[in-house]
Amino acid sequence: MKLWVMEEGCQPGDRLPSEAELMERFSMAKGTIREAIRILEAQGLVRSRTGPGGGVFVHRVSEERAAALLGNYFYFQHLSIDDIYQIREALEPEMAASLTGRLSPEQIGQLEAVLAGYAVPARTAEEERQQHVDSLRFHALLAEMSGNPLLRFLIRFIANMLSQITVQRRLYEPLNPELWSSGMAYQARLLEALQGEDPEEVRRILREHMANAHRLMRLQEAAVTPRFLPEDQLL
Amino acid sequence: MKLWVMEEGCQPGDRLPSEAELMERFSMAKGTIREAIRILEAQGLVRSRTGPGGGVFVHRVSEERAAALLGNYFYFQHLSIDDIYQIREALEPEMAASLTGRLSPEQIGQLEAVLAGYAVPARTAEEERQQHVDSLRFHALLAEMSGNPLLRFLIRFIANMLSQITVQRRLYEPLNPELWSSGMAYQARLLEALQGEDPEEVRRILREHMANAHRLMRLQEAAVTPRFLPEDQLL
DNA sequence: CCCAATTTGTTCGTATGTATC
DNA sequence: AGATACATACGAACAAATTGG
Repeated sequence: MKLWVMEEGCQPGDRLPSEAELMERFSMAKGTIREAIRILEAQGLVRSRTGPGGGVFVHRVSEERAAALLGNYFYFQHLSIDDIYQIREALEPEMAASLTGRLSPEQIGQLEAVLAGYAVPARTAEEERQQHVDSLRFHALLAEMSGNPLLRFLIRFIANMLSQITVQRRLYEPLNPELWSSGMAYQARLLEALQGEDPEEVRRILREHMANAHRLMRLQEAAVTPRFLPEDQLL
Repeated sequence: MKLWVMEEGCQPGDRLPSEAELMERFSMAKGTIREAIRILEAQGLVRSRTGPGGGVFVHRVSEERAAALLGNYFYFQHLSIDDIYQIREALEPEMAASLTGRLSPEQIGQLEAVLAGYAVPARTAEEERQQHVDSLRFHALLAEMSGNPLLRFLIRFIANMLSQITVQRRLYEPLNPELWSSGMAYQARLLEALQGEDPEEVRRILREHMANAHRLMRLQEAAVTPRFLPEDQLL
């Protein structure tokens, strides 16, 4: 079926033949056809709807699904904080530098809005957890503004993973307010520098920021085992 | 089913209940159960075998499958050579530097063996294509030696993608022997430096190497659209 | 608001293929 | 070589969801 769809040159939104037609075309029973459709659906390549005008439709794989499927792989690998931050330290400064002086006022506004969410020092562990997740959202948002789809995916994937880890393994305990606030200060300086014209300055700030966050996270926990999402959240 | 497996604390190799038992446990018909199994199988989380002693088994997602599933996502994104090399330039020097002075004699030998495969200048386009693929294998092999599973996966995934692209879009034409040989020279210097003790030297060599390869590839082609693998190769 | 048509979703019973003992 | 225990496939019927009249 996948081959047939590609030969046909189908685009996202195009409808595949109905189950009945597929049964004829491939000379197979309904159950078999449906299993094949499920396989494609699990990969995020098609979606199916019931009712008239319904059917199976070619679908561009969403970032969420791609991330979830890749997350399944790392569920079985043992990633340490060091592993993750080795990548962040390499990628994030590069991404930010490439955005220097290229952000629109609206984009700057969006970033400022996220920053404002954790301007006040956290008093409870719950607040601090939320602030850490927000601070990862800052990076995800920045990545979204990058023109590079590969870079964008990688940074958002890694940020999501860290976010899950932080919540599930309670890495936000014990409280460490002065270190988190220093992280926020980095992001504020970064936002300033992004509106300037010096990519090297941006790179340096983010490099320091990452090194700082790395040191902090390493103190909280060494080993890390992410969980994969249940099926309903994966849809 | 996924939830049940996790609650049960199943490990790779563990057997799930037979279809008949699953039908009972979830009060569903065979067809429905089988569709569910197909979904898990497509994600690479289980494998099923026929015959006595057969059944459905928990399986660690393989790197190949994870890469293929992620490749589906980028099939719909338009990645340029610039996009890919922005990542390579950030990641590869970092990876190599972290390996400085940590490679065993056997590992050095393996890398030398790959290098030897393209010691002679290519005379035909076919030879040059093969050399380029081999040179990407050098990077994949190096990544395999990294202790960081995330870094390893990313570099190998990107190398595979580039390899596919080079073959499918014939980026190895027209012939450019002097530039390819300079690439080989970089790798030889790199191998030397890796046995030393100076990570900065390693980093610098690889950074130059990437910049050089980037410039070359950009000349060959700007836009890039990878293909995803047919189902049988994905298994 | 309901009815009818269309399409996927689910069930049951049965038969076949395949690997192990 | 044959029995057994599995997954795999088929076919007919019914249920649920969605759309348009």
